[in-house]
Amino acid sequence: MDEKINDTHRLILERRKKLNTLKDNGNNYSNDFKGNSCCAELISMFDNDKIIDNEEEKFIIMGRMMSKRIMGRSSFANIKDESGNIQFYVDKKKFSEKIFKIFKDSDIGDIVYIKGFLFKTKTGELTVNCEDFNIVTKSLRPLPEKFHGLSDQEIKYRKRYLDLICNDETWKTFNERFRIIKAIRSYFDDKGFIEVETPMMQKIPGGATARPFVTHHNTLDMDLFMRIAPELYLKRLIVGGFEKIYEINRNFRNEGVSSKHNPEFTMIEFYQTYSNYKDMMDLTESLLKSVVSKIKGKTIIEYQGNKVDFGKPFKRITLVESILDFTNDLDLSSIKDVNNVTDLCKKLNIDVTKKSSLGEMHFSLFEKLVEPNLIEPTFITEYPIEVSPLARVNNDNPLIADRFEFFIMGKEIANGFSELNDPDDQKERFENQVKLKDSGDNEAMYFDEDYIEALEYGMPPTAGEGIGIDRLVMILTDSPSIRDVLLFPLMR
RNA sequence: GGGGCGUUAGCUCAGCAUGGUAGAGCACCGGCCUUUUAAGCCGAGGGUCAUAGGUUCAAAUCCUAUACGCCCCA
Repeated sequence: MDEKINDTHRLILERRKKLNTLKDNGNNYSNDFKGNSCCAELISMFDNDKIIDNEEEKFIIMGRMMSKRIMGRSSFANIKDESGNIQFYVDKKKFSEKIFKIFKDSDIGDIVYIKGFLFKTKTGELTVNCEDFNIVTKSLRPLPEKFHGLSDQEIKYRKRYLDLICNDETWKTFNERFRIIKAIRSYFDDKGFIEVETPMMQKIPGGATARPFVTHHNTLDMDLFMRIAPELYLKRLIVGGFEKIYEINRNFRNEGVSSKHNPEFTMIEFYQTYSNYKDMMDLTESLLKSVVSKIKGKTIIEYQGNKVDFGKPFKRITLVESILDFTNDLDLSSIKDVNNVTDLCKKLNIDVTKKSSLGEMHFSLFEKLVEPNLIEPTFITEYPIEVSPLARVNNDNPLIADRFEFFIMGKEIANGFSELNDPDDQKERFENQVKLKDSGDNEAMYFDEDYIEALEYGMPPTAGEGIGIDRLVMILTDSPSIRDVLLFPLMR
């Protein structure tokens, strides 16, 4: 054999040899082992005198062996399952030679079967006194080192299964992610919302300003877009008679990757008839308070060293007011003056073309000056109409939309508004978007004729909202990067 | 797109400013060991130093480019 024997090879060959021995003894990836308990259940019996040291009570645990300490006659090892981790003890004298050989040959990382009764060691640790042992699935590759574990960020993202095996923190984060989503679902379910599904592949991408991914249907010979938002389909359902709906699913946006952006991300969008954007703010506040107290068991949480208080009423402030809070260069009257606002934009290196409207500049100023500083949960209202092409125009001020966005820790978490249900107005807004698209804005919206037609049949007054689940999970799990809350983030 | 940092054993990391032919701990293999828990002690093996060029008698180390990643900025 002139095959290069390096460390990896050697370690794997060693384990393959052991696998072959198992197979020779008839244990060929057996699928017949069954447990009768789990680590957490055993740990919960810590103070149960009827169980501890009772040799008649046999427990069978299946899980991954995470450590092993052999000391001649006695050995200790740890087994980990979904519920937790427990130590087990092996007394060589109590095992047959054959079973002890299997134990001795077992490697950290193997999926094992243990059977025995509970006792406490002299240090007081609850331990399974093992009377039977077997390897259920041989692990052929060595796990990352036990003490430092796996800390290489890249490998954590690329080989998430290793991260999950090695890092309890990772496990907790994802466990929490899915509990958060469940809590959101049950909030809406309890309020009588119906969960629906709408197309992920769309002929015309809509519902947001973003570049879509393009794909192709072969037999129909048709290009399709991965959706950037479900919004226009959900509102078609409102036209169709649904009154309270939500959808939790993936959206795809063809833009940069950063600690806040992944090309596919999860949003909940929900719509409620006979409501306006103010009702949506109330709903959002109630939803988040409910989710936070349910998941965290408290109202003040910490994100990257900053305290966020979900207990008190969420702040509500208009976009223009919020800008004035963060600059001394403008006041209540000068902020309405195009020249003054343009000057400040230039001073702040904000890209302004001659076509930039006052509203667009306000929006840019907001993003630059205010957004990163919105630490506490905050609703921003009164968005410029030109950056809100699907939102209803305000009754008193035709320049603003009945819309809000919601921020925590400088991150945009939600966006909601009274829905534009005037088909003629919507048509004009689409036409404006198409103009933008034609002039090179590749994030501008497409004209969706069928959607206009749907509105022409009459959509009841409705308010709707989208909440970015990933960013919310980041905040609730104290995760610095969106990648930390996606099981399999996109990696080049 | 711009800048900074990183890539060395299966894993976690030293070594690099001042170039001299590869180190530690864990893991693994052999031995000892009856309550350990980062078990311990003795011994052995394991590396194309991200990739490709360049400088040099000599490159993990200096230079250039590329790839991948992380962070910051636009």
